[in-house]
Amino acid sequence: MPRRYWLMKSEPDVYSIQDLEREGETGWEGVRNYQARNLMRDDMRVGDGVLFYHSNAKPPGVAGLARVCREAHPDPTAFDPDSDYHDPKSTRDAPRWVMVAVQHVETFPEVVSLDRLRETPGLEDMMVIKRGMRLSVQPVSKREFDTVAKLGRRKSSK
DNA sequence: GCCAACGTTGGC
DNA sequence: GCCAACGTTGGC
Repeated sequence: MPRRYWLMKSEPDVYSIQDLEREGETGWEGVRNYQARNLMRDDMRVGDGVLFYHSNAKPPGVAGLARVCREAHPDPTAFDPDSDYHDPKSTRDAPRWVMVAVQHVETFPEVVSLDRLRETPGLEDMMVIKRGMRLSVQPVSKREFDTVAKLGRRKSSK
């Protein structure tokens, strides 16, 4: 049973829920924000539930479900000068950035759009619907997770 | 330790 | 493509 629940953002042009479905699991490298890093490092545990969110998409929204399958460990892309995610301040002796890994659980038949999240009772407190919220790893409550999962499994009626 | 400048995010 | 909001950097 998942103990905690999260929303994780990915741009589908870079990595989509369909990519995750095909690959089964993926390393979540490239997070370069301290708040997001701290959540991954301190609070994410194997088995936690993940809402896989497509950002910079049409429409933006939750595209499916995933599960944390590996806890935080140093993100090697930070050490790689050729990587887009290279950070010269992160060293192997003192890694600055961590990553987790997630595995595919399900792809929704239809994205639960940001608009839909906004208009769904009970989701008013989700961080993702707040204006200007850029955090790419966000905690969500079990109730929010379950509500979004239910919306995703159901054919949209709008 | 302030804060202006800058770069990034991400919805629209 | 625009731009508001936000986080980081670096001069002082």
